Amino acid sequence: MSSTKPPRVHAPRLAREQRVDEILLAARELFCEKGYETTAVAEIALKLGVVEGTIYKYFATKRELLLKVLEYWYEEMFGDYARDLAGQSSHRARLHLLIWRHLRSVRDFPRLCRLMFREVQSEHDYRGTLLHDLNRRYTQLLVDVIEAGVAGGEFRADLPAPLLRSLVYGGIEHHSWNYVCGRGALDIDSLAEQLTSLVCEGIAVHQSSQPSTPVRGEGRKRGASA
Amino acid sequence: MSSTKPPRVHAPRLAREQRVDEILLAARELFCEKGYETTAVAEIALKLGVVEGTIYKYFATKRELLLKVLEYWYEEMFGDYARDLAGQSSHRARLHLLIWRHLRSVRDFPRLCRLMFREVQSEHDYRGTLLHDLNRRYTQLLVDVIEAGVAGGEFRADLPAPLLRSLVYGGIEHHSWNYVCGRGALDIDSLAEQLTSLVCEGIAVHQSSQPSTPVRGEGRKRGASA
Amino acid sequence: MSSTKPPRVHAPRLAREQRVDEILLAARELFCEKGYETTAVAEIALKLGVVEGTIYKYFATKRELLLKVLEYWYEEMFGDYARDLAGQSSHRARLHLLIWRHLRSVRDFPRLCRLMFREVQSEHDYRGTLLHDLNRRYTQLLVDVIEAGVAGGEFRADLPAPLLRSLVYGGIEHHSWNYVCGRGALDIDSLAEQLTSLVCEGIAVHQSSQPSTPVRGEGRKRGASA
Amino acid sequence: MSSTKPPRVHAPRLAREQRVDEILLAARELFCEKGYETTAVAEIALKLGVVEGTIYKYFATKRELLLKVLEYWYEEMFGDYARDLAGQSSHRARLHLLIWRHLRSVRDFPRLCRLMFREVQSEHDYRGTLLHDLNRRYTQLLVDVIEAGVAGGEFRADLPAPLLRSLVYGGIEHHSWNYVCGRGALDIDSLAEQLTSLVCEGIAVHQSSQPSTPVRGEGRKRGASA
DNA sequence: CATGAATGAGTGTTCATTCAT
DNA sequence: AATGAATGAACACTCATTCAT
Repeated sequence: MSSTKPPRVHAPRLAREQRVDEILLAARELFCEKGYETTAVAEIALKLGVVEGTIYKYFATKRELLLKVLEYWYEEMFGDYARDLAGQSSHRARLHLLIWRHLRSVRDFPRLCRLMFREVQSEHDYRGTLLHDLNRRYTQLLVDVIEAGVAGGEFRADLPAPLLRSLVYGGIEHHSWNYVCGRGALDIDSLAEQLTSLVCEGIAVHQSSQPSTPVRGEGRKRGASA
Repeated sequence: MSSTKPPRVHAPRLAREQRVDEILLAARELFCEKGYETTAVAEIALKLGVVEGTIYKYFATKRELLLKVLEYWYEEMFGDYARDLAGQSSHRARLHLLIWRHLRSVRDFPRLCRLMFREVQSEHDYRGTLLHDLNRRYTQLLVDVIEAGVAGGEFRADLPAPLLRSLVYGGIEHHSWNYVCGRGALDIDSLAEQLTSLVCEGIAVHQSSQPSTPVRGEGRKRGASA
Repeated sequence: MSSTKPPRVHAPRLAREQRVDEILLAARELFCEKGYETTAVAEIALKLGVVEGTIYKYFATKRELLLKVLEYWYEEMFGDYARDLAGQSSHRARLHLLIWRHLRSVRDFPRLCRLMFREVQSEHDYRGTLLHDLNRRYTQLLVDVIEAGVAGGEFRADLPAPLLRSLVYGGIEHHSWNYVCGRGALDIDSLAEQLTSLVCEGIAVHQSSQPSTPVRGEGRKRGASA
Repeated sequence: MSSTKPPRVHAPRLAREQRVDEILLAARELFCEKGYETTAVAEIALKLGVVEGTIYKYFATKRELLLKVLEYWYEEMFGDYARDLAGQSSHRARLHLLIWRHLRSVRDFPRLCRLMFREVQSEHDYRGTLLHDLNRRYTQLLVDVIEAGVAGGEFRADLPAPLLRSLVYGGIEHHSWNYVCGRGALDIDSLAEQLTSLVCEGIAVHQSSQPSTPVRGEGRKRGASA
């Protein structure tokens, strides 16, 4: 009969920064497990033993939360690239390092990759984001290596660096998709080798080992284009 | 006061197949215009002058409808590949043709590509689909060409064909993403050239140091890429 | 153990028009009882034994529902004004009729008045509404009577009709506010008399019964204005 | 990564009264700019460089804050009415003064009027408020003038003073509504003249048929009314 | 005296899908 | 074969208010 108003139980008071980190972490996990759309803000709150409103104190919108989660991740990824790259003895080795490290990221956080590609990059509000910038700086590393390699005479001149970048990152993405979706494994060492080799040497048999290059002449004729 | 009741005009009864085609067409257009999630089944019905229930007579779920739309598209894409490939004089030319035709598909139906990638391939129910099968057969064409080229001595032995496939299709996907998302254009002729060259000759300067077909003049320019 | 999915129980199927009327009625009642903001769409649905979505089938938004409720009411109010006004023997009598009928509306649907004034007229989206138009046509009736009275020599020339209209409708509104808010009664017969008299004869003692008009001269001097 | 914690700067401790004034001022401004419902307590706090809790130290609820804001305003409005009224030479002049001063208030603080009418007077908790009392004393001024005018023989006997009060204040409210809602201007001098004249002389042509001060030339023109 | 983290209840709106007619 | 009324579950976001520090 006596209707006792349940006493307000507060979650432990945390410093702003701690809370923010907590939320980012919980959100990352849930977004990875269930995807962005399928994760309700309420779930994130529940996971923290907190109330929805609390999350909105720190992140204006669910999407902002997603963006921040990914920014967080990118910042982790940058790590000590500069030093590591400098330590390599050739541009090919540097390229190999970039490929290998990217594969490692994909292997370690496959769902984040998926989020990045599915939920973020395809939306119109992506451009101009801090995240967009981070992404560009990240993939720019590869472009830089290519250009240095060209300058150093290790790579052919006039390479279309942006296309190469797409080839590498897009190729990795495509090839890891099954893994990212939870099927199969990812042998990053062997893949990194193969990729580097493909990109550097190409698939064609070179003249040194075989005389004829009829292929190349043909290529110019433009298959079905024109 | 209360809005006048619209006269009950039954939509003409069409042969089942005709209806199905009608629906697929309308759905394709709307999905392309607005995306899958953002298109309501009601809208598709409206566009046909039909009622929601009618659509569910032919397609069990909205998702099935999406899948069928894409299957239709894939069947279109196969077209007369076999004959066209046979008409090429070298494996390099065949590779170039595949790349060029894929780029053409991307250019002509960017939204369908986007749907394929964003809405379908990443979902768990994709495996085992007819669509999945179609997609595999489609990309298998490239694998076949590679293997034939290897067998014919035109390409290096022991190439990791599946990885190559990912490189090509993933690379194209990645590079066209901006275009697919409505930003920029897509010069498919030049891209096809560059891609074929990159894949065949690689980026490294060859020991033989022969002038080695430089990747044609596009240098730093970027297609629609970010 | 056996989890039986509860069978979907549908509310009785009604013709579109009937449902619309039902909803308008229920909404009117609840808006009147509890006010617009305080009434949840869910409540209206509940009252009809229907689900929220059903209401949104017929009304795009809660606000549209409010507007329609009020339009409905205005259309009732217009009734057979034209004929009734024509039956009056003088313009003063017509004015009295308008005042009396308006008071009757206020008495019968005080909460609707309140809604009209509080929730609708003060919002920016009011202008250009059908409701706005209805309201103008309604109050225009008074302006017409005034002008006819002027033309017929019964009322003074050069009356500021719109101001008069405000005086009458605003005055009634103000005076009925307590009643509208649920306090006290509303003797519409006596009020109509008094109002008509005040508006027609004014408060000043007329010369016919008293010689001096010092008041009027004073008036011109402008109290504290200038 | 996580946003940098803002340095904890305590707002300077002010004397209680000073704080109260500050809050009232900020609240008034925001309520006027954005309306009551649309202004969040947090915004008021922000404007003061203070925290929400602080405001609740001085005002138990948001609504109490609104009420106090309006009380403040009423107290300003009273100003030196008594002296000014006494300075008028006739009751008609006094009436004119009251009307003019009220119009001036409306013109100068339209949003406060709107708040008063929309948010306060229509709520059930209004009765018995200090604000209610202030409002009554304010409008009572007019009743007093009327009664004095009757006693002095300047106005007709047996006037329904409260109805008259409604006529004047309600009429002004109604007529200024567009202005209050941000549309059009308000010519208070001319309006005051017209209103006084209408109230005093009425609209009817008097039997004596004396030239009877026509309501000054404004004819059909409308103030800011709809 | 001031902070500011946390609450918690609330709500309009959307949509794929079902099914009686 | 088609209709179209009805379902029902879901969800992002807001905000006045409380209270431990």
